[in-house]
Amino acid sequence: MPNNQFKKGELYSFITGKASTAIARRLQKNFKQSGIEVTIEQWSVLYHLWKQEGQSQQQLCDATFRDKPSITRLVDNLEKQKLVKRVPSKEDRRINLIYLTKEALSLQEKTMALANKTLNEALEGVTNGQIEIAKEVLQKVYDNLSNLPLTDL
Amino acid sequence: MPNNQFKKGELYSFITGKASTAIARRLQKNFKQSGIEVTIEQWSVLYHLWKQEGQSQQQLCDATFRDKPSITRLVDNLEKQKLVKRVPSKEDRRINLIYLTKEALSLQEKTMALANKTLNEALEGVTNGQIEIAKEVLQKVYDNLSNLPLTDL
DNA sequence: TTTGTGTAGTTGCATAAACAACTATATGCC
DNA sequence: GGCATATAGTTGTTTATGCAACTACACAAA
Repeated sequence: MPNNQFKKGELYSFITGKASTAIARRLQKNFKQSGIEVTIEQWSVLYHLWKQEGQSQQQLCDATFRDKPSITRLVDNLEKQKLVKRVPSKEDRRINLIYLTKEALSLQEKTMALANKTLNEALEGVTNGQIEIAKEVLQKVYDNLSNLPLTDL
Repeated sequence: MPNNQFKKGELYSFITGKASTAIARRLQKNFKQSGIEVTIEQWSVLYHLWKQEGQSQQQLCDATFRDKPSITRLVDNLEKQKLVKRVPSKEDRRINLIYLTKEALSLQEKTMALANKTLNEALEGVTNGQIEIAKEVLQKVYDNLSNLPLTDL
């Protein structure tokens, strides 16, 4: 349906996602200024573990929209920094359950505050209604592309 | 202004940009299926060169929202693949002007068609009005974060 | 029990990003 | 001219991504 009305020059920012890059960079900078030595990617994993600890790596793949090798290495690095621990599942020996350390738990409040601050900076002057529509569009885009057999590969 | 109405659980997709990631992956896949051995990042540089050849690396930095090392290495790889050539500027010997080879010129039509196809897949079921608003939001986010002295670094 | 198939996770390789430190050239001011 | 400063580009290091190939375990069917 939305075919010829979408001009090529404007297509580009959709594909490259410069807005989300800018948010990520700002959040990273805000972390650094607060002395928090965690990358945005690592934080995005912690974010899901704060919501629910003890998830498998596969669950983290689904939650963070990453493939298995990416999660393996993010968990590697988080383990090096003593922020998470791999605990083998007793029911299924293939599975690692990922648990947070005290250090990681203590990061939650501060980093979530910084994330909210960053988002507020980013969304200044944008109305609730616009945000809702933007979210719907992004979700629809994601769904459109995920339903085809791409992510199965 | 948009402060407490933005729920944390929804914040996440904004920051991680999974929609734009999905578009990029789909476009990459469409390239590959057509036998085009160019990464999305390389393509995004070519895209700006098709619009105007002979840009400096710094201009490509600004156009593609990347830092200088990133462009140096993307141009390195594009040169290896014989898609672009560095030509030292005669007026300012610090500057490399980047020109396209015949191979790169011949890629334009096919890859732009694939990019449009990919976008149409992504935006199926999204109305023009929604797209306009989403673009405005993303542009506003980008502007909000770029106006502060971050990209200067 | 064996065999096949699917799932969870890891490793290797290539590409790319962010950041810092560096070289070379240009430019403006004394 | 000579010096300070800014700009264009490169290189090194760390982290992350995508893809392919691999190991280990689970489960079901013969």
